[in-house]
Amino acid sequence: MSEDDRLDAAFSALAHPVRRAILTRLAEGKASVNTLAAPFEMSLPAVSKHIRVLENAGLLTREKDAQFRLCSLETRPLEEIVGWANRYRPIWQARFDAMDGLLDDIKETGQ
Amino acid sequence: MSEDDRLDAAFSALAHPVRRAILTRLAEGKASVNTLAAPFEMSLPAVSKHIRVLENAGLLTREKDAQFRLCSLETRPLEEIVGWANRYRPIWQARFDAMDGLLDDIKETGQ
DNA sequence: TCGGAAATAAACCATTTGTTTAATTAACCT
DNA sequence: AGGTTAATTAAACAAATGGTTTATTTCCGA
Repeated sequence: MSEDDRLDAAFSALAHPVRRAILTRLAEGKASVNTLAAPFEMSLPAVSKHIRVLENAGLLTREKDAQFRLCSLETRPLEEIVGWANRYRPIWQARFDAMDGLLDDIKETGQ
Repeated sequence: MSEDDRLDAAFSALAHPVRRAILTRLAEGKASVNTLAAPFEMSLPAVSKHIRVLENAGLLTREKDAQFRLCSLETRPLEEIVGWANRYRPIWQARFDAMDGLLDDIKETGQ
């Protein structure tokens, strides 16, 4: 799978509040599907599908433990996204610097 | 619009290779819709729609210049995404550190 | 003022996404 | 073995997405 494909998968997996909330929960540690589903008003199959989407994007792995499927957070795709976004950092930094310069001007001229 | 809504919009706008390519092009500077559309095999209206999606996500602004609409990159949503993803940095950092420790062990014990 | 280029709007179609309910598989526990 | 719990699969469906073609608007330039 190309980087482009991985970014597609990661970005679209993250483009849903329920899926982001699942990742937030997983930041605290492994959890079963039912545990992950509990906070939501959705049906279990719906959550199960969201989990599948996260898994396909590499943001989550599943481990079988008796009747449970323990889910773990995988951060690699997040690193990849940050890496991608950071290519634009010079631009937003430039803007910030410009604003900074403006503030300096205001200080110097007293308006 | 809540942070969650903004993240929804930004992540799903970025979940398409054509839209990411448009942003890449805009990193070089302002461009008209036709200029942005040129590299793609799609119809112009299709590209126009992608631009609209980016605009709605706040990743792009349009400025009227005679018969042209000049598009500019806006980085604020990218900063917000990086900010969001960095909440997970302790986790991937921990992993990295663990691996690093492992490498140290290998060095020390000579295997 | 007319012809042409830039861009959007409108109408439409195919595919994907997000959800539900119902059925199924698999493992535990007594 | 039988019953319960965990989870996935299947089937159905509405809404959103990504694309097309055609029509319309708006502005420049000869």
